[in-house]
Formats: sequence, structure tokens, C-alpha cells
Amino acid sequence: MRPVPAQIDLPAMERSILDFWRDNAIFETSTSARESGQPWTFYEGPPTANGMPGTHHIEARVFKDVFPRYQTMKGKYVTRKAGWDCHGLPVEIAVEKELGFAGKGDIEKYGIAAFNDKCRDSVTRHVDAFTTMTNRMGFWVDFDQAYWTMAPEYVESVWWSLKEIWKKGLLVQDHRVAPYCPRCGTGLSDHELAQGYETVTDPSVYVRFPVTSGELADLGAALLVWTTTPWTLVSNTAIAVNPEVDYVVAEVTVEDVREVLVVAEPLISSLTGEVRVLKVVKGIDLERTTYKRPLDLVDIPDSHFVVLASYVTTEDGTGLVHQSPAFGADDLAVCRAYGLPVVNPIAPNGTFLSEVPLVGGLFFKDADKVLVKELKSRGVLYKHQPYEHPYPHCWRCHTALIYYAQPSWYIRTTSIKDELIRENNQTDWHPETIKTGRYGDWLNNNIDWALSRNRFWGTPLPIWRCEEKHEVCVDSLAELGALAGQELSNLDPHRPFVDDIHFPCPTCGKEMERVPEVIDCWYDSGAMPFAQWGYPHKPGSVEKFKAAYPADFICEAIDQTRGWFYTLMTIGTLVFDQSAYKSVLCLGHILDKDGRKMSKHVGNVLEPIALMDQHGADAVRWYMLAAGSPWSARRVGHDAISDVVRKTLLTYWNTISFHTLYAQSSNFDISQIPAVKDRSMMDHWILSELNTLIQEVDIAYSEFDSQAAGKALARFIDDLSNWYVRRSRRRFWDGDVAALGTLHECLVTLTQLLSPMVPFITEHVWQAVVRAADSSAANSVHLTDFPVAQGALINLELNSQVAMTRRVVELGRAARAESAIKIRQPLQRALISASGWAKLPLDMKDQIADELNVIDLADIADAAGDLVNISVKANFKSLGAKFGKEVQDIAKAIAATDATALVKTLRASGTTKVATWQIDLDDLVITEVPKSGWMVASHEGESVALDLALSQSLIDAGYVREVIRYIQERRKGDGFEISDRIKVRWNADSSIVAAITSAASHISDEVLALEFTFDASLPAGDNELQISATLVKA
RNA sequence: GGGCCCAUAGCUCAGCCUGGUUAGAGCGCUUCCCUGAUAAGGAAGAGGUCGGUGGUUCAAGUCCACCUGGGCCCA
Repeated sequence: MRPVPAQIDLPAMERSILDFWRDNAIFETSTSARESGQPWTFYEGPPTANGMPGTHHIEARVFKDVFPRYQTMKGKYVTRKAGWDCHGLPVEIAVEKELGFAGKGDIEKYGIAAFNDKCRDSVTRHVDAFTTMTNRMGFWVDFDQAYWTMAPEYVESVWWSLKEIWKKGLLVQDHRVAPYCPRCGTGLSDHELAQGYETVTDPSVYVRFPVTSGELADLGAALLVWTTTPWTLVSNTAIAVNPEVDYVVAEVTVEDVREVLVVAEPLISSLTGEVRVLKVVKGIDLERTTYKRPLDLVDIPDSHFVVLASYVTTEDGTGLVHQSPAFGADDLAVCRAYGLPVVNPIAPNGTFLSEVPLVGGLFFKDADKVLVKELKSRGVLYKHQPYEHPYPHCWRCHTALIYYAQPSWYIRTTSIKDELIRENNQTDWHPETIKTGRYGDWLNNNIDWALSRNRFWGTPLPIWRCEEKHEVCVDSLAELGALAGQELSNLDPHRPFVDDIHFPCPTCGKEMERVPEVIDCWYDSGAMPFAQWGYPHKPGSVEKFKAAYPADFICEAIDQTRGWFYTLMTIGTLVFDQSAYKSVLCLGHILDKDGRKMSKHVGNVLEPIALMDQHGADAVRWYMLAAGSPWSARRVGHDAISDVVRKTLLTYWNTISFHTLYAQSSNFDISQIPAVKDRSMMDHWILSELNTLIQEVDIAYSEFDSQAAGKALARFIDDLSNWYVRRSRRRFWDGDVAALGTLHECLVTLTQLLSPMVPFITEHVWQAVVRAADSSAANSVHLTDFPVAQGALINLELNSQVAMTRRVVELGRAARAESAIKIRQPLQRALISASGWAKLPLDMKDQIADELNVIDLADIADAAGDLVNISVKANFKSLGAKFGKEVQDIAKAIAATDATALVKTLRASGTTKVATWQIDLDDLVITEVPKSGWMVASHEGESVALDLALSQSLIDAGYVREVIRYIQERRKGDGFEISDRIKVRWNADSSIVAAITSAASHISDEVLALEFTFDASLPAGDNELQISATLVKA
């Protein structure tokens, strides 16, 4: 067995393990060896390669690593194909910044081909950084087979799926309301939008909309509507009310002028004057009520009635919201549901179309003043006041943005809502609350997927159109080539090259050209289950796809609920009528040590490689997996990481080091380990705990609960190190092969159980300890099978007895500390009170006596008799269940009763009456402590009492312990090996010489002395008993 | 503005589903002990208005409502 140093430099060790894995192709072997196993499918959510990796990337990647490793050990065939998300606005923005561009115009001037080349370069650069970090952290994923969403075969696969959707009629062009800068003539992304909010003061107007049908019309009522954008009234199409809200029809009288207005009941205060409520109507009952619009400047057919919309609130305004679908996303969605037309009287430059009366040619914002005046003159303006609110402006030119309907391509996901909900119900979410919570809500309120982007670096939308609006959707370069009558199989399927392909319309013969948009890059990543194989075009892809769909496991952070989790499920359901994954682990985010989100701007980002080089990748991994709930947001800092390392990983390491120390000195040979039945109770206990642990960890891993696995493993490491090893030390000194063998077996299994979480240190241990002792062991811990629990070795009673033993020892130590008598000083006896004490095996009682350095142990009940003080307390849990609200009175009655007599009666007869209540033993919490002369420690009904009386023989025995300890310390200080035999000459204070001399042979045995000679000429030692000694190797 | 999640010791977190009267663990700090694992191990102490306010209940960290702060997603 190779010697294992007591200290370990985790980062250095990890580098050598990385070399070992690479040189011996361990990852490749771990999967290829399982090729005949049942597949267990993992999908890698591709990181967007638009920036450098951060510590939050480690988080998801640790979880993506640990469960595939576990499943591999369980015999499953788990391939792990890497992937890179290459397209999208973030990449474009990074490149624009690099080139110093200020907008889309600059890109067009620069040339789309050249710009896209730059994007491609940028992606490649960042992929390298991700690869380095991924390797360093020990995430096993196959980079050689990685899919790239910008690869031609990937793009063609995406095209194929889009055509499938298009053929179903679910990929259509429609309007989309998006923020738009009328000066720059461009839409803005959300990201850009966030940078440009400014506080402005707009006119807010309350306007009357007279009802023209039904009972309300007979009353002469008008709907009262509030808006901060009077210019949108030109295109008023409908009025929305909340179906759940109560609306009042109120008669309002001001200076003898009387009118009837409708507002939401909670907002009745928006009415001024004398108000009399005529009736109350639910919003839902107002549906389709027609009204006369205040302005009739443009033609809007088949409209102007009340619609229902749950987004309408009663926070401000009147609870009736005017709808202008060209200028509001909510408005558009609501009006579309009612089949209302989208009328847009504003030109792309932000001015009203010239043919619009009154405001034609005016900039939209400037029209407000004119329109308010007009409303006033028409007598429909009820109130008018300035309103201050944040409003988005263009971050480049500070022009007020306009929410503006632009043509956009949609996937009609709303039409498969039921299927999505069905698939979601069959999905195994971790944590479960996401299924019905955040994600379920999102599906229930599903809106169509706005798929297109007016950008450059993305998968081009494969739709060609002629001027007659005939459409062709293309599923591959081959199909495109056939249509265009040219060989295109080597065409780069990106802009601008695909834009250059034109062909005659199959329907009318006119020339077709591609629509200008590219698609949302979220579609790219959501298409990875099939596109990673180039399905269905690439040879072999059909088989590969079928074997790996859907995934057994995916894992990302919580922000992916509307990102990848959604696009995967949606595309899968659209194309294959089945979600792309069965189980999904949804992680919380990583925050900095103060609970703030990590951002470059704040400067609190932890650089991942530096973090791992400081603490070790295993340390960071263990922290991510086992500290705190994976699904809650968690803080990460240096101190937090080094804590968990010390506590768990170094304790594990110390145990390994201890084992090798004694295994080496006694030539430990695994073939000599005795059968389990021939081993001691301690061995049986730790093997019982070990097999319990296997079951616990197996279940935890299979349920994706790394925290539970980590907790169980940490507890076992503590049991092993701080109880089994500690209590068995003498056996290790003696080279007891049963003890060494048991510890070895525990460490082998423990190393395997730990290996998915901390693959480096466990590999190191496997090589240095396991393979060194057993030439038949696998080449790597990661090539082993997951341990199988032996039920026959689990003994729960033994487990709980040892747990009790440890609790009693803890109490004893507390009493010792309190008494100020050091543990080296033996005591005559201790009294124990603990349920189950009588049945405790002698072995364990001996251990307690040994730990506490006490000669006799006795049950408090037997030994103490009247020496015991008994106190009782009401057990509210059991009393509450029986007597309900009377418990307080019973508790008082119990407190007033003589405790000793009460317990005596109860112990004799099992039940008794306190005042008028019949109670039994379970209704009391009994604490027994000895009376004076004893040192007592108690906790939760268990007590240990120490007899502090010291006889001369006890004191002498204490001296002997002092001498033994002194010589042991000298052995270590003088640099003797643990097995060296020595000769000792000693001296000590004259008062203790006799006691030591009479214990000479015992002392000699303990310190491995062949000679133990008193020598009065030695100078007195610098300690309380003046002990001194010289040690010579024998 | 809306939805969801979170808030417990100086720090990192259990406990909450299923309410029970002394709220735990680890780290850190102070003191002490043990030592043939020693840059380890053990004990004690200090440290908590369980984010706030109301409510339900004999009893609330735990259940309910609202509020505050943080996070995520969406506007």
C-alpha cells in the first residue's frame, strides 16, 4: 500500500488526476464499457458562447455531471454530448461593441457576411474558455462530438422542424407589438429597453364612451376610460374590463348637471360630485356592450365593444382600459382573441399618416395636445390631469419609444396548450413546486411564440415568398437547391448567402425571395434533441435520435423555465407530440457572499478557474452539491467553501491517511480479512451503518437529491472517523486484521459512494489505497459498479444502541468538563439514566467507561435509590391530543403535584389521576438527577452522573496515565516510528515514584518499552509532577 | 405593474408539509480537555424579538392574510 501523507494539496492532486484520466481514457472507457447497458439519456443545455464562463456556470455543470456519473455506475449507458449555443443577439451585441458599432445601420454598411464571420470567431473564442473551465472542474462531457447550433447540418435540422410546424399551419406571420424607436427606425430588444427608462410627465385623460346597446344605453350611461396616451385614442378598437371585478353604474350630479357613468367599484373615487350608485354589474356581464368611440378619424370596422381581460387591474384609472392593438402587447393579445382588426394610423417614422384628419403628419407625442382639445370640444373629456411615470426612451437618441405593431412570425403554441399541459403533468420536476407553480402557470397563460428577429446572426427563417404572398418553407439545402435548380449542398445556410437564392414560385411563377428574418436562438437550443444528430437528413441520425428521445434527465437553473425548459418541451410536442424530457432538475441561482447577484458591474464575480485553483474543484463541487438546497438561491464565498472542505473532505482524507499508516506497519493483506460473523460488535456496527448509507445514498442520487446524499455521507464520515476509528485505535495499533479489514471495506465503499460528487480525491484514494491493496480492483473508481447494500448486515437496533452510547459519552464528557477533573484522572463510578440502558450490550458499556475513564457504570434506578431527584413536566403533545384546550390547566396541576410520588405511582400502575384527569406515563417528561455529591449532565431525559470521590488508588492510577501520556508525547517528539521498541529511563516527583514503579509493566506495554528504569539523577521535568525521561531505541 | 421563490445565531444552513411550551447543526469567537490521526478530535460559554404586523388556535418558527427586503421570470 502506498503511503498517504496526512496533508493534501487538493488543487495539485487534481491536476495529476486530470492527467491520469486523459492518459488512460477513463471517461471514454466509463461509457464504452456500458454500451450494452440500458441507455440513460442526458441532454446538455448548450451554454451561450457569448462571454466568459462564470462561477454560476460551474453550478449547473456540477449537477449535470454527478447524476450521469451515478447512473453510469448503476450500469446505464450514459452518453454525454456537449453543445454550444452559437447564435443570437448577445453574440451580435458583443461583436458590435468590439467593432464600435452604434446600430443595425453600421452592420449593414460593414457587410452581413463580414459581420457574421466576426460572430463566428467570437463564439469559437468563448467556447475555448468554457472547455478549459469544464475540464478543470471534472465535468465529463464529450467535446469531440459537440453539437454547434451554427453548424450547417444543425441549421438544416432546425429548418426541417420548422417546416413540420409550418405544414401544420402553426408557423404564421402576424403583428407583434414591440418597443420601437421612430427616429432610428428600429425595434429595441428588452435588453436595450432596460437601459432607457426616463421619468416623464404625460397628459392623462378620463374620457366618456357612451354605451349604445342594452340596458345601460337606456340609462344613458357612458363608460369612463382613463389613458396616459391620448394619441392612441385615434385607433381605439375596444374597451377591456376585468371579468371578476364589480363595476358600478353611478349617477353623478355636479351643479344640477346629471350624467350616468360606469367605473370599477374600487375606483369610484375617480368620480367627482354627488354620486349615487344605480346598480352594480360584474365585468363579465359587460362583455360585448357596444359604445360610441370619442374620435372617428380612421376607419375601424366590426369593433367598438367591451372585451374581457384579466390583466386589467383596479390599481389606478377607472378599471376600464381602452384598447389599441397596434400599440400594446396586452391590447393586441386581447383584441386578437376577439378577432378584432389591427389598425395602425402611424407611419414608421412616428408621425400620423397624412390622410388622417386633424393629426395627419404630426409626431405621435405631439398629437396629444391637439387631441385633448378635440376631446374637450366634443364634450367627451371628463377629467384631465398631468401624470408622472417612467417611460422607455431610445438609449441611443433619447427619443420616446413607441410600442408598435410590426409584422412578425409566430408559432401558434396556444393551439397546443392542452398537449403541453398533458406533457407537463407527466414530467418529473425537481423541485416539484415548479410543475404546478411557475412553469404550470406559464403554460396556463401561454401566449404564441414570437419566433422571428430582424437581425443577422441566427438561423435564417427558411420561408420564401413571392409578391402574390405564396409561401414555400424549405427543410434542407437539398430542397432549396432543387427549387433553385442549382447545387447548394455546400452553401453556408446563414445570411447573407441564403438571401441571395431566388427561384420561381411553384404556384404563380413569380420570383420568390426569402423573408428577411432570422429566428429566436431559443428555438435553436430547444431543437437540440434532434438537431444535435442532424436529424433526419444525416445518415444514421434517425436511429440515434430514436434511441435518445426523450431525455431521462436535464438540469439548468430556474431562469430556464421560460427558456430552454419551455422550448424543449414545446418543440418536442409540436414536432413529435411528446416532451423532450422526463425528469428535470431546476437549480436556484448562485449569489455572492452578501446575497447579491454576481455581476461584472458590481465587481463581485468569482472567477471559476481561480476559485478551483484556490480550494480545489472537489471542494467547489461538494459545496455546490451538498451545502444548502440546490433549488434555493445560495451564497458562495471563499470562507463558506473552505469550511465544508475542512469538515468533510479533510476528515475523509485523515481517515484514509490513518488507515494507510497502520495498514503499512502491519503488512495488511486483504486476503486475511476474517468473515464478518467473526468480527467484533464495533465492526458489525460500522458495517451496518455502511450498508444503511448505501441505501440512503442510492435513493438520494436516484431522486436527484445531492443534498440528502451529501448529508448522509458527511454523517457517515463523522461516524467512521470520530467513533469507529477513535474507539478502535488500540486494535489498529495491534495490527488487528479485522479492524483494518473493516475500515478498508468501509473506505472502499465510501470512496465509491463519494465518487460522483468528488471525482478527484476519490480517484486519488482509489489509486493509492484500493488498487495498491487489491490488484484485481478496477483501474479507476469511475469504472466500478455502484455498491449494493447487503441487507443482512443492517442492524437498526445496533445502530440506535451505538447512537445512545455516543449520547451518553457526550453527556459524560460534559459532566467531566463541569467537574474540572481531567479525563486522565480515573473515577470510581458513573450513574446512567437512559431508556434502553438495561439492554445495552456490555461492549458498549465498556466503551462508555473507557471514554469517560470511569471504573464502574450503573443504572441510576438501581444504584441511587432515594438519592435521585425526580422532576416532571407536562408533555403537551400527548396531553394536547387527549384533552385539547384543558392542557394548560393540566400542566398547572402536574406542576403542583409531588413529582416523586407521581412517577412512583405511574411506574407501578401505568396510569393515575391528576386532579380530575386520567394520565399515563407518556403524558409526562421525566427528568431524574442524583442529589448532592455528584456531577450531573442531562439532555432530553437522559442523564449521566459522576461520582467525584477520589481514593488513593484512583489518584495513583491517574499518575500512571500522566506518565504514559508523557512518554508517548516524547516518542513522537523524538521522532520514533509507531512500531519502534524503546528503552526508558525516568524520574518524577518523589511522591509518585512508588505508584509508577508498581505499574511499571503496564506502562512498558503501553509505550512499547523493553526496559523501564527509574533514574533519580535525571533532572526534574517541566511539568506538574516533574516527570522526565530519556528514550533510546532498543 | 404581475406571477413564483426566499428571509431562522456573526457566517452557511436544517427544522415548517404533519403546530406542542428549552429552535438545532457546522464554521467563526472565548475558555478548557484529550492526544499512538495532532495544521486532527472533544466539552463548555457567549451569540436568536425565527424579516415585520395582524389573524386562526388551549398552543405558532411551523397554518392564514397583509407588509418590508432580496432573487428569478414576465410586463
